[in-house]
Amino acid sequence: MVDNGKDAVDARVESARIGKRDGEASRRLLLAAARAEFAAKGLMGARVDEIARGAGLNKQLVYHYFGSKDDLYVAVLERVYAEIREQERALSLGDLPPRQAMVKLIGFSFDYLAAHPDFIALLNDENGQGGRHLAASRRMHEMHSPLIALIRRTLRRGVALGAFRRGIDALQLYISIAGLAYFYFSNNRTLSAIFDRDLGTTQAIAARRRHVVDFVMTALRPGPVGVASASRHG
Amino acid sequence: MVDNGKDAVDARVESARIGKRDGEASRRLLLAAARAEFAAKGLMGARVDEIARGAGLNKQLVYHYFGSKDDLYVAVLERVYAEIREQERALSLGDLPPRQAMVKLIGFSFDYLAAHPDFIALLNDENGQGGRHLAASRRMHEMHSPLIALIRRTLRRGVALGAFRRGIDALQLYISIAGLAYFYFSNNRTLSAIFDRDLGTTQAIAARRRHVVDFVMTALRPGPVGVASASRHG
Amino acid sequence: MVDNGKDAVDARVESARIGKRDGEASRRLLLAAARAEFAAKGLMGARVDEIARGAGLNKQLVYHYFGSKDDLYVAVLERVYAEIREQERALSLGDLPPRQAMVKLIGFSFDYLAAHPDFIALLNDENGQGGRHLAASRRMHEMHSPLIALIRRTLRRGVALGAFRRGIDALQLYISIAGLAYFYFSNNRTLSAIFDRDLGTTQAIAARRRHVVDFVMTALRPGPVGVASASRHG
Amino acid sequence: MVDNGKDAVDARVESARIGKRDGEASRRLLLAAARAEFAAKGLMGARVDEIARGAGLNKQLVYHYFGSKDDLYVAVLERVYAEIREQERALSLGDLPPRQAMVKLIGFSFDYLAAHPDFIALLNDENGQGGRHLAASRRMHEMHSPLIALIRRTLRRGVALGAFRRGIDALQLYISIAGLAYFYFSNNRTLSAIFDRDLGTTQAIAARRRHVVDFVMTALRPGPVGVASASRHG
DNA sequence: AATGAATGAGTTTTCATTCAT
DNA sequence: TATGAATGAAAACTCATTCAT
Repeated sequence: MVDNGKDAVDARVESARIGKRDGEASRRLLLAAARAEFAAKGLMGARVDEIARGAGLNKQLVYHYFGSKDDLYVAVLERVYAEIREQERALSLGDLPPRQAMVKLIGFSFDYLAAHPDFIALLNDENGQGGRHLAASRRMHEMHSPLIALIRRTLRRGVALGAFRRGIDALQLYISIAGLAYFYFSNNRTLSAIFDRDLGTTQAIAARRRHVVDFVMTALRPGPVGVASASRHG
Repeated sequence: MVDNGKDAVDARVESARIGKRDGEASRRLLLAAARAEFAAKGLMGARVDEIARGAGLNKQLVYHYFGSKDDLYVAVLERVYAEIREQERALSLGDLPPRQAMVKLIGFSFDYLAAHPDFIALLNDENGQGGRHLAASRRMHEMHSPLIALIRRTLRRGVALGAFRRGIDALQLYISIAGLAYFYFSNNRTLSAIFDRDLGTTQAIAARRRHVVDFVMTALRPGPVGVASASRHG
Repeated sequence: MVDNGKDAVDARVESARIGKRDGEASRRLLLAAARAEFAAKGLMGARVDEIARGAGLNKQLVYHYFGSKDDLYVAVLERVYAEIREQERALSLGDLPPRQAMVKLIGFSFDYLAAHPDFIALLNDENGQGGRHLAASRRMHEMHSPLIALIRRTLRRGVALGAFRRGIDALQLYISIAGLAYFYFSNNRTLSAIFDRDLGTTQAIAARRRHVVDFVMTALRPGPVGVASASRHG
Repeated sequence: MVDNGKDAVDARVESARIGKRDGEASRRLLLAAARAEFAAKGLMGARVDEIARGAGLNKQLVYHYFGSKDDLYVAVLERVYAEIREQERALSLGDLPPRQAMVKLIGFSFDYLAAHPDFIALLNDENGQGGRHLAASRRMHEMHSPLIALIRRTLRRGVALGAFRRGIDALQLYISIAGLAYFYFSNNRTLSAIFDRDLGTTQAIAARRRHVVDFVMTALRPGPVGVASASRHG
């Protein structure tokens, strides 16, 4: 029930303005309502009735526009991935010096997750289902993020300038950057419960952000002598 | 449906051997079956019928012994947390030199998650529900892991010996170590789908393990010059 | 399963005639079937399945239209009270001489109960539950029978004419009139069993009716000398 | 849960005193608990588990001692009727002058119902089931209350003395006396709801008692001229 | 005499989906 | 395009009763 309001209202207002039945607006309304419902309750917990009500429309229209609850779920996942991809595209890290570019990327990843609990909730749910909807979705493969390429280039630039150490894999780094923020948010409730500390406050989140940026940047730093390989630790 | 076999069968065999009805054995059987079912399908997706069948018992005993599906779920969560706590206790990091201790801890965290997909699935599901079951469980607070204290001590020892840099918060470090492994496993399917690469193979997991150990150990390394604060990056 | 036939069939026939789906008709059918089932078996003994079958509809519509078994029960109670209130309104006792008016009222009360075993059964069941459904129903308070006022006026008129004795409370009288008939019908089975006599035959009922009218009218008669207070008896 | 305490405790204490397992005490405990449970929830609403718990005994003993839930219900009904019969026997109305005897009988009937809500609840429930348990119980027929004979004799004595009018049927009178009190108590909740007045207070009950005694005694009074037949009313 | 374990057969309720207009 | 009516299939949960000790 978070921030799908804007889209929904826009659609409705637009529909009213045109003064005729507007299928596209209904689609958007349903998609926004579905996103909120699926994020809040998961695929199994979500109720088609509730989605229709959230959109202010009839339940039958879900089937009219999307075919089934599952298909609607896939549509929501695709939408949500499309959004983050758009944002990532707008980062233009290529224009910045390597370390600055990296700090910006880490910050963006963290802030995006902080601002989009829906995204996390939907991903978690989908992973809980074995990722079968994403696997089925042809469009996901096409979407294959160009971010990895960007990270690879940035790493190379940094290594050349002596800003980063050698031997860091771009995909591993991406997963690490994401994981350091993602886990904090996705497991916020259980971590809070276990450690009896509220990790959801603004301060706690800000502290975590500092830690993550610091942690990654330190891990990328070139060492006094090379200490890159795990086999040497211990 | 993973590895609840041993306990379950033991209980049953024992029960048969004694030749009398054994409520405790039934409890264990149900708990094991529930764990597998909840991990595989989540709280909402799990079927009480299926749990009973998995335990080779009838459905009503779930209610007899646990009261409700929800209570059974809480029992499973408590069980699963108790198990990891036990293992953590057995680590005895205090006896090792700081860097060795840290490598051992990172390795253990990674390997435990690699070996217990059930644990991840259950946590994810519980977080999807807002952590309400754990929050309700009194026993969780008591279980408050002494691991943080251990990490704190290890960090101090390392700093004193010049092995680790200063200013690392033990809780943040714990979350980072966990997150670097957890995210890889919990989102394995969607990551595989997005990047069109199978991250579930033995090799991929081994590569990830190396990266994580290396990443953390490097991040802990004391720098040539102090670079601890995030504000200095860029 | 008594006499809900007419309404139900009418609704269904009408529905068929119009040739479209008629939610209102379905509601009526369910209400009629529920009334019969609840009267026959009580709230706890009634089966939602049976009600649906009795209405020729499927079970889920009970929930669609009424929300729950309990709510349906309340709807039936309200319906049944509304019916008797309507009939009472049509009595127009105000136009008759006091004694005639009273005889008519007694007769009506008796005959209504004789003709509506459902009503008695439903009331008994509701009282067995502590009257909680009626207490919860706001509409009951509003329905507060204007009959008491009518009885009060009739009593006054009778006293003024020397037809009735003084000091009779209208509410007490109403309860007495109702009780003399109600107990006979509500406990007909146990009374018959205890006294080994069939009190359900037409003759037995007619005899009871005569007794009741006679009994009440005699009790209202003005005495040769005032003998109104209980303390003087004996 | 009303006043079965004394019996229950007595039984238990007695059992302890003898210092051995006492089947008879268990029977009594179960019967008392069953009575409370059946009165509170009716046959269908009552739970065998609850009865056993109420008696502080194992559920299986219900079956051991009574065979089935239904049979236990019959046993409770018989017990309850036996109790009222005993009390009635102790009235010894034959020794009093007719009007005094009648007042005493009316008072007793009223007070007994006022003091035994369990009795009313059980009767109501049994009537709701069509009286099938009482009909099946042979012992009921034998118990056929000698009260009717007593009333008949009292009426005759009164008529002879000019204290009562002629033509009153003893059975009808008994039903009337019972009904005037019974209805007030059995329907207390719904009457209170409908008339928006609490008829359960001590004052309200006392007022009702006065009305009933007065009402019946007036109805029995010999008239100035005969007004016995209903056909003459109006 | 007494008990905990176990079960078969229901019961209410839910929900995605389709039908008729 | 839009909607209210209707349904099949399944879900959690209940409960009287029997079994084994």
